Amino acid sequence: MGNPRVIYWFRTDLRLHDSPALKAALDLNPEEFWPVWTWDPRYVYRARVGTNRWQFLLDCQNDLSKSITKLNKKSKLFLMREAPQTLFPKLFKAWKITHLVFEKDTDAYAKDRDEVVKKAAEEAGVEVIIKSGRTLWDSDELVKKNHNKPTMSISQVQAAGPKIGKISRPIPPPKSIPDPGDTKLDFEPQRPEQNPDLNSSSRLQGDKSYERISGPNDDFAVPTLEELGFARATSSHRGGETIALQMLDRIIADEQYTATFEKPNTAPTAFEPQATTLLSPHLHFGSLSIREFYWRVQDVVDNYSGKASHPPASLTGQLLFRDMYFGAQAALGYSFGQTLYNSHCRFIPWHLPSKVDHKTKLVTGEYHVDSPQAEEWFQRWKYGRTGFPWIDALMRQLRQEGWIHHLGRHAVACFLTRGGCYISWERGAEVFEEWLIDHETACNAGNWQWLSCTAFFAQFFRCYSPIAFPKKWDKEGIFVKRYVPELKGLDAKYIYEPWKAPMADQKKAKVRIQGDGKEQLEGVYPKPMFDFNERRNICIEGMKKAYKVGLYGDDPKAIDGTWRKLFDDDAEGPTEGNTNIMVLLKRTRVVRGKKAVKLKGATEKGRSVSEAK
DNA sequence: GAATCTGTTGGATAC
DNA sequence: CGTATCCAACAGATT
Repeated sequence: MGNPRVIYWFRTDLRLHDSPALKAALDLNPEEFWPVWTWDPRYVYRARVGTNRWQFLLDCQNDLSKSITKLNKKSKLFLMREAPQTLFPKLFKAWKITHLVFEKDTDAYAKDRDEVVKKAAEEAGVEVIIKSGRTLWDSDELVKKNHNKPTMSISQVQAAGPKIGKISRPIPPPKSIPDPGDTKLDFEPQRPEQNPDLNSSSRLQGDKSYERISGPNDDFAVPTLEELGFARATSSHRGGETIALQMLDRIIADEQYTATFEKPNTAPTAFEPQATTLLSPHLHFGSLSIREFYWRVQDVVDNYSGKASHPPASLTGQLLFRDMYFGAQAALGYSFGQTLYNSHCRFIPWHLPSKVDHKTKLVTGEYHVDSPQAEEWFQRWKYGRTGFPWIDALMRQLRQEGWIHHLGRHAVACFLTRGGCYISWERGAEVFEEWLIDHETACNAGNWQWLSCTAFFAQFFRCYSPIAFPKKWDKEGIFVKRYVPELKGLDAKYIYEPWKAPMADQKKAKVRIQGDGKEQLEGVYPKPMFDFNERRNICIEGMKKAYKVGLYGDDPKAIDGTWRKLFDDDAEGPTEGNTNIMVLLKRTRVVRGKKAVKLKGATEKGRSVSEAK
């Protein structure tokens, strides 16, 4: 075919280095070549995207656009402010397009969207070329090699991945980029429905990004946060391929760090510098290629003279987990992001469960407030006012920086779900979705299911203490004092349990430990919202019961509500009232707020039930 | 099919 | 201060 006129559609691959799809597009020898990003109302309104993640995305787009212009000063990244489903059919005509090329995306919504675009291309006689590149292995292929089952353990990935083949070496960036064709557009843009807008609370003003398809200055420029209606970003982490490659260089230069990295041994309390690579947001936006990361690390490991670490704890092991979650999502689709209708997620009668539209089988974005107490705990967790400084510091760091260490995520996730509040993991996942700059649905949903012991992981008796766990990493409480400054003057021995500080110490530290944390008051830090050990025991009993009942999210009983009949005992309650919660509370003796001691009765009963089975 | 081992990242206690 | 052991006990992989 002569004179190809090609649109390259950038999506989750905001880079020039190692892009198999971009290479395929340029290999067509296009006569005219438009590097395009299309705004997606799903992302703008129907996904929770906080201002820090927007900033990171805009950074990536600006950097990429500059890099394209460096290769061809007539070209840039053309930002089209219309939904791809309605835009492309018009673009195909207007620009007489012959080829559309993009990187494969196995997110549930992306699959639906791309099907619509592919069909439109077919009708317009446009050839579509799709290349896999977001993960180490194509997620659909990974599932196939895993006997057509979702990848639910790392060993499955380690077995299935190599069956596909070796991870390819990165492709060098292009040396030149063809001219773009005419960019004149003579059609009216279609503006999407703006309601509901899940991000309305973080907008200072309404979103203006759909007012004109080519942007306010008619130049297809990358929008500003202002155009999107958002306030300034608060995070110090910035996006873009240039930065990502510099960060990778710095990591690789430290051979010992690169070759001996073991995730479980990295400190979640380190913040200057951080203990891990901070490359996850770059992998999400594609400002760094996963194969670039993999091979740069692997080459160091292969040449390392000392004792190198191994997957899954090593640096490359982290990438395997990402492929595992992508494989699970590719197989399970939308249901992977929720409990109900999810065949691989255990049903636990958490508080604040999601509302579900049974016609579409999808969560609606709202949830049932089955317990005012749980709702209060959820709000205090979200805004870092639980009265547990370790939890509060992490949640405040998350909100401010858009990033917390993986083990920090474990701590707050365990606390919200199976090890404290007994609140649905979906509530926590939504907060992470909004605030994390490295949020991607597969990894976020997967990690929340892991931590809540509803999939991937099941040892619910291993519970993170908000007091003991941080002590292992930061005895002085330096991390807490950074993000919870009202505790700055407090003696280290009380830093994780400030409610134990005598009045004299509180005075000396110029902080009062009082109140319920519903609002933030000057010089005041709240009392803990519950006795942790007491809650821990209640939750573990609840988990034991729920495991014994053994429902999964796609069980008719889980869907139609008849599960309640199976939960009428003394475990942490069904979502409509804790029928016999007092029985359990009586069995937990609280010794002057110091620690809870489980009495014999509880243990013996638990055992007799399991033996009876 | 049963028994045993292993699983990226727990906590408390003893030495 | 590091390491071993128990706690009470899940599920997937391996034998």
